[in-house]
Amino acid sequence: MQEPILAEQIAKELRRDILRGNIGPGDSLKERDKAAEMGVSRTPMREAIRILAQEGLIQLRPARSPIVARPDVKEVTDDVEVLLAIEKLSGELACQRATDDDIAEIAEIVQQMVDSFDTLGALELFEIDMSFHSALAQASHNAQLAGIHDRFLSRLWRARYLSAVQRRNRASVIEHHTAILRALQARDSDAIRLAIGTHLDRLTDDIGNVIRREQQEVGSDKAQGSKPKTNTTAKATLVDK
Amino acid sequence: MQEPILAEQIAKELRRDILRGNIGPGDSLKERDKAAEMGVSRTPMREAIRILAQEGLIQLRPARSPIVARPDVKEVTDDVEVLLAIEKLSGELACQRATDDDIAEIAEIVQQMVDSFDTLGALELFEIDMSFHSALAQASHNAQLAGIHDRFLSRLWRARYLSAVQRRNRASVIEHHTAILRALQARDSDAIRLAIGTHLDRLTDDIGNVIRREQQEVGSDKAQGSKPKTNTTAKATLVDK
DNA sequence: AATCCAGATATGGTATACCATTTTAGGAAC
DNA sequence: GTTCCTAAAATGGTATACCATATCTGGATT
Repeated sequence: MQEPILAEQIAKELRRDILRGNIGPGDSLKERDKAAEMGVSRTPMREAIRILAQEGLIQLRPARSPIVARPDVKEVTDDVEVLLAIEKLSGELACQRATDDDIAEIAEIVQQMVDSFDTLGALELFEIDMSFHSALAQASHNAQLAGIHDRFLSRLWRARYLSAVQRRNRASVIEHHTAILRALQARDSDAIRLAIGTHLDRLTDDIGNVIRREQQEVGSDKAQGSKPKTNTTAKATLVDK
Repeated sequence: MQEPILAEQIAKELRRDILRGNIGPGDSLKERDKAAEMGVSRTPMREAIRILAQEGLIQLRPARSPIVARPDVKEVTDDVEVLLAIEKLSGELACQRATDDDIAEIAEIVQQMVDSFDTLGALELFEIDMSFHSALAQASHNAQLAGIHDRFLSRLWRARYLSAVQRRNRASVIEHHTAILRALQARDSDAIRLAIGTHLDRLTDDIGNVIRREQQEVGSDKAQGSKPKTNTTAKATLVDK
């Protein structure tokens, strides 16, 4: 029972389901049902929902069931805008403060992506992509910054993932990462801001497209009139004990 | 019950107590006792504590009572570093997107501070200062950005307040605010970044001094050898002026 | 006298019970 | 057939009870 807090595990589980799309935007998360479904009581479930709400994945409504957030284009664009600024600052600070070990670790991640580029699937490659950006934020040696960076990164996880899966040329990601790494190795603040800028700027359009398409689908779904009910997920997820 | 959630009210109350120094860093917040003290049950108190923890005001410890956070110099410096970047981005975006009404509102706040500069106390002036910065973030028309800005602002509330109270020349605040406003009216991104930079840069030192002094006091307390039991500390957490 | 173990106590984590409000559905009135 | 009212069900918010573990206290043993 001394495992890291039940609410945390539940939040992790739910986060996974939401980001992977198992739950889907618009679905309601009735704490009673969800709790029963996962075999826990309402208290930790409630806490987990609050955690996810604060991460932006779930939307709380007064006197209503919380629902999985359906970020609109503007919201996601705004997120990217903030992420860009955060990451540029991270890069700049990393140029000043990163240890040799930090840089080595980041180089390692880049190399890892190069090596496994042809053998791994989109999901795995994407995980590596994420770890690259996290490592960069860590290298800023500003814990607050790294924290907020992680938050926005996870908020954009789904959109970025959907965007990455359908990307035509995945090779450019490696190019960009390499450029960022080079700038860091040279400890050139201006260069790293530039490299990060070009890396993320293109993302804005891609993500915009993905969200727009999703919105469109929802629209047609609604026109269809049939609510998919989506609750088909389910059953004993964790806590088998 | 239609009232804004009990946990929110409790969080607000506690936040006030912490920021005003009524509770003081290092004090433990036993959810049972605190709940009884405020006449509520543990559940919403627990939730309130989580909210404050996530804001950085309270530090959660595994299997231990949460305690009021005692931010060290680096932590606060890091916060300022992030706040600076966030606010610069806010200003830049505001230059692009602020409506005339937005600008008018900000101008109004500046004017308000000018008018009441001699009649209001440090606390009231500081409230106006805060609202100026919040309004600027709002004018960016990026809700995510405004949200995170508020979060860091509130995290720095206490340090900034302590710093502001003891400032020698409060007039410079008005100068800076006016400069920022001018840049916004001219919709000059570069100028506003510069103005915000000079406004906040000086803050770093001031806040650093405040924190350092506080740390020192703690140090001498400890050197005294007598563990204050943390309940007796309720009164002067500096700010006794 | 110092150490260590056992019981007691305190405290956070979890489960359950209760309550207030909102939503919903069914039926009566028009 | 439509509308409106009322009662029941659903659901989030709150309170309380229970449990496990960590801390503390005191006494027995060496």
